[in-house]
Amino acid sequence: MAARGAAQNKGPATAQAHQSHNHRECIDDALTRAREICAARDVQLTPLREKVLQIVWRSHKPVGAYDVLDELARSHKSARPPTVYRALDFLMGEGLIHKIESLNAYLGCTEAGAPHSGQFLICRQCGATEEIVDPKLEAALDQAAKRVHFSAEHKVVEISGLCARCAA
Amino acid sequence: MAARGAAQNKGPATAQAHQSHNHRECIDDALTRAREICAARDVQLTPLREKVLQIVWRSHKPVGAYDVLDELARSHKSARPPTVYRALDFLMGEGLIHKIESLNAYLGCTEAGAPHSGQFLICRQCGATEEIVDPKLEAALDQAAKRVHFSAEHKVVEISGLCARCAA
DNA sequence: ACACGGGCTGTTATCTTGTAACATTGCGCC
DNA sequence: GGCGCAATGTTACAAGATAACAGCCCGTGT
Repeated sequence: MAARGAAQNKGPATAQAHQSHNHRECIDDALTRAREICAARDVQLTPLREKVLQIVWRSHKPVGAYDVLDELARSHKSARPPTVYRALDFLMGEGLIHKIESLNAYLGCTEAGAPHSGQFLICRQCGATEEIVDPKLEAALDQAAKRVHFSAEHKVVEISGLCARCAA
Repeated sequence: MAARGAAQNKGPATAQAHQSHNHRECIDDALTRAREICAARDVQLTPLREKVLQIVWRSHKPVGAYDVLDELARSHKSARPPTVYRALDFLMGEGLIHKIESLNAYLGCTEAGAPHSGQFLICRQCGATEEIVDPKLEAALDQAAKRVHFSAEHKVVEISGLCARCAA
């Protein structure tokens, strides 16, 4: 794995995941949405938690907890691992971010609000990771579990390979 | 997580995963199959690697690398983390075991021989983990990737919840 | 016989990821 | 004012994984 503080993958830190886009808008939208959701649920999106959410949203690449920590520490000297993990746990609990299990890293959720497990396409080249919502895939997962009378609670679906840009 | 050396989940160490079965046969079958596969590919299933495979197969529960190490060390005093990880890497490379990403643990492959990513049902109660092969699910995954022109290489599918026995 | 080379294992040290446990702060409420 | 709770601070450590180099064994070519 990359050294602490270094980007996990090549490409600009402002990572333009799918195609060029105004990533500032992505972040703003995500933060606005998060504030709305937390207000509606009457849970506290504290400045610390919001800052962590912002850091996770810096790119469309999953970011490691210790990378978040390094970044957070720039503005928040008392930051320690538990600081970050608590914030990440909160954000996951509210469905605002996802953990990418195969990378031990975290990614902003593009479908925040509705509780869901998430399905991901992870480019091994550029690191960009896209969350997809595919009802057929969802149905196939449910069917597979049902077939053996397994009561599904959480589903991890992470497909790694090459994104359209990198394959070209 | 459980202390090193302790079982990750309750239940007997001889873990009878799905229903009661003669687990000795499972192990024997897996080892025999592994020997055949390695012989056919002209790669070396050394005593060390075979021992690690055997340990992973002790139950139908995913086993952590350090649990493997503890067990291995009983008969192999020089065992160290690299010893275990090298063996696990070899076994994964040959498709004889899988890594369960959401648990950072390893599980014997019941479909050894054909290269595949594996799809798993993980019981959070008893820990028993079943590998399933579901062509429809496989197709749904491929479709989902194809839809956005993503070139899939490795697929992680891990569904956690309650197995039929534990749900009852 | 012997040098070489590759594959496997030994060995030490370290890095990365994640938690336990207890202390402190701030704020609403009675 | 004191209580209780949620959030954060702080110290220490557990758990998972790898880097880097050393040594061994065995087959091959000369």
